[in-house]
Amino acid sequence: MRHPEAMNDQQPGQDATDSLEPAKAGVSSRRIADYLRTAILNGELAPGTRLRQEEIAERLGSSRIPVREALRMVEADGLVTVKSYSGARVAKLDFNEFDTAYRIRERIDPLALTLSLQEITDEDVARLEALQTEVEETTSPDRFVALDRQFHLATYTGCTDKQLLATVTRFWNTTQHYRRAYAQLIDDRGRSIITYEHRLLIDAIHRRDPVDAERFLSGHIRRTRITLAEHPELFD
Amino acid sequence: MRHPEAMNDQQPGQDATDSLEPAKAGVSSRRIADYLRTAILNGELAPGTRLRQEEIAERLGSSRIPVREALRMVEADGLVTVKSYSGARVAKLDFNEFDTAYRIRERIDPLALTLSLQEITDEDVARLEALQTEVEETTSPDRFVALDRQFHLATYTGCTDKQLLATVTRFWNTTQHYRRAYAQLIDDRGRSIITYEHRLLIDAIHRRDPVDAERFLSGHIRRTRITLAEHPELFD
DNA sequence: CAGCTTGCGATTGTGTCCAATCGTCAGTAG
DNA sequence: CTACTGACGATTGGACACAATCGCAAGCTG
Repeated sequence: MRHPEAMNDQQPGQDATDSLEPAKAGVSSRRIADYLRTAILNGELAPGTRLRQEEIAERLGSSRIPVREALRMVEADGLVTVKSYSGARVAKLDFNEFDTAYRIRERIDPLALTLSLQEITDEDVARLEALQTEVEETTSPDRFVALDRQFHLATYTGCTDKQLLATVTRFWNTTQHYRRAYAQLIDDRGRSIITYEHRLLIDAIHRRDPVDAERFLSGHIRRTRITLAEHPELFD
Repeated sequence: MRHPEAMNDQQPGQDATDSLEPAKAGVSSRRIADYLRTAILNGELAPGTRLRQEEIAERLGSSRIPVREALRMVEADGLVTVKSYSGARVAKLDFNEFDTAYRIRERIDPLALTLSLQEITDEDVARLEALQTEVEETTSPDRFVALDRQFHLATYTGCTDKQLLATVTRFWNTTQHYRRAYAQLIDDRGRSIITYEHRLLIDAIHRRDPVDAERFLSGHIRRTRITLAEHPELFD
């Protein structure tokens, strides 16, 4: 399997070693951008948190210049918003933005999956099943979120298009906060629905059936959106 | 009508005054990014062109720092690629990337249109018809490309979601080069097909019919992709 | 002559200093 | 007491100087 852990928009050249820590090598601005992305996705930096350039620079042992470039990159990812002379803050999606992000995912994730089916190997499918077993067994909400994410991104292993993967990942990222919050309050019934849908999805992938795969996936994402929308307390 | 000319990812606050020139106000890095985007989309900077920081800085009367931030932003737009210690170049899409970009557009442009229909006014529709008349009347390929782009983006006037518009615009941008090249060799038959499809689209928008609007639009984009793919000479 | 090595020039990456701008909080007038 | 105003501090934006890295070409070696 290729890159199940492509959480960040890694540039070609460096592998996403399986760690949750940002890469240690390469140019500062990219390392800093990775650090920020990881911290935001992990929830260490909550939405709305102010990001002061000097503080980040000091913490990572560099000067403000690479930090500023990193902030521009992460801004383009939609994870922070930068206002002139006012500073950067961790981005916060309101309900409408959340809703639209999910509707976008309902359309492009299935495309990535269809393209992935053309290249996916039996080993990839076996890895998917193993991941899904882990998803089902874990009891930790944080670990569930991470594994669920790994599982879905792993279904796109066979998709080779950088732009599409970057776009798919982008909307996974901007909505990550809400999945994390939801995982804290999901019940057994919700878990079993997810399990059922994932198993259907794996089966369609195993059969290399793009129609079923797309149908199951878009339905899965749609139901997730609807379920999340039923919890208004997640949106301030 | 709101922002028919939203070619670049304008940040909130500054209006996209109808000019083709980048904005003159605001922070340097954004102005420079706008300049680069506009120059690339106009074809003044051909794919593969090397972008040296100092040259850009000198031309725009600033130092390299804001240029570097601008390059990071435009890199995130997919319009340039930056390699460490090696420099930035205007991005070039190969055939597969072109194909995928269009398939993405076939899925998300209709979504933007459907969301737009909920807010679009009769004045907006009238503006669309006027634009389409201009499209039909022009004989200049360059002007045709610009007007066709304006027309389509104008159909998304009612879509208020920034992320979606930014994503839609992104793929318009990365594929702009091929539309420009194709416009040079399009024939009357091609033009009349486009006219017909645009008129159908306007009618569906006028009726606020999301099903027809999406069907016509995705078909229009799909046929454009297929037509472009029939000209391998466009891809090196 | 081919292939490798090395050194130089060009270009990018980073650190430091100064200028521009924004938010806030006193202070004052109404 | 409220609303406005102005000045100050904090923070970001920009310019310059220097270090790090890469690509290429000249030169050496077999």
